[in-house]
Amino acid sequence: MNKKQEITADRFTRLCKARGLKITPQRIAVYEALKNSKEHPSADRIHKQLVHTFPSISLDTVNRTLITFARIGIIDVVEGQGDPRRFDPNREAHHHFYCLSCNKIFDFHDPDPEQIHIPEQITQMFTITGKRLCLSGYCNHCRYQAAETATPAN
Amino acid sequence: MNKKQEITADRFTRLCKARGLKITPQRIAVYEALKNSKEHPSADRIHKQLVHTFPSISLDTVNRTLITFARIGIIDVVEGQGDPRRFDPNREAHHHFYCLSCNKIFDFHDPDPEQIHIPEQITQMFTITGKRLCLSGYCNHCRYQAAETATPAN
DNA sequence: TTGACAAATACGTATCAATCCTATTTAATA
DNA sequence: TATTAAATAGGATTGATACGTATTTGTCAA
Repeated sequence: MNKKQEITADRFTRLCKARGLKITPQRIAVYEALKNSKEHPSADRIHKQLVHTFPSISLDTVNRTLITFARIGIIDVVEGQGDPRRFDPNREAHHHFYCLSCNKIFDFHDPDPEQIHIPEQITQMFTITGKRLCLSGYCNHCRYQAAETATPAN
Repeated sequence: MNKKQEITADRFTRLCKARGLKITPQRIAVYEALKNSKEHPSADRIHKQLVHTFPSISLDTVNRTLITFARIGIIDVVEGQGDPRRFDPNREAHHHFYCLSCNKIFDFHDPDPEQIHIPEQITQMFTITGKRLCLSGYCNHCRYQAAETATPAN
């Protein structure tokens, strides 16, 4: 169903070294934690999780590491609406649905991102590294409550 | 080129009243400032701009007002990558290119959002209120620098 | 295997965004 | 014009992220 673009430990090592990054226990732990996560977590969430098995790891390191990984392209930063930065280990082309109520992000694959037409004006003017359909609204769990909550003012 | 879905002052008033919102000088100022902006600004940016002509307006009010407007659907929150929340007065269906270097957001219209196929599984499972193609990468101005900057580690 | 060094980490601190609290003001309405 | 609920200002708080720095640690070459 969700055959992710798995990056093996070996490939992880090679990708890091190719970019001059040292292989540290922290980096391995952060990458593994993200890879095994299904919820597009924030740095803080990953840190909270890792601290159980890696008590000395600092939030700063987790955050820096994730940003570094995103920069060298082994993970992605996902689009949000002003909430804490979140990450995605799945670099296979896919799309997102973002729930405005619970902030969960759901993946889907159809349509094929390759097939989506981008005007030449855009492809010429920009170097495009990410292409994704971003849907927003209310997930099945939230949509009924949302109707009630979307009431008064302020 | 960019024929926005203009909301007249009159329509603005009606939309607010329909949702039980009072028409205050602050709300008018915030809405006008956003409508005249071309840069998908943050609350802070709008506030900094308004303070010149409306010295007593508070950041809290600007922020609250923008969020309120988004909730009643007269403006949009735009997707970002962990940066401060930003807003878009243009509710006409359109797409975004996000520059990872300078964080500018560029609009484009092709392809027609109505024509993009979303799997039924998704349309059934969620109430979709926003649909947008999100491109990211480097804008014309940044892409050459980016190649140089994307160097070492950390 | 070890020594040297640049890179990475931990952690305290600083900064900035966003929200909350509450006294005061104000738009709407009758 | 008086009433009232809603909205505002502005200070305080919280939370996310980045920074500064002393220390530790991979890496690589001798």
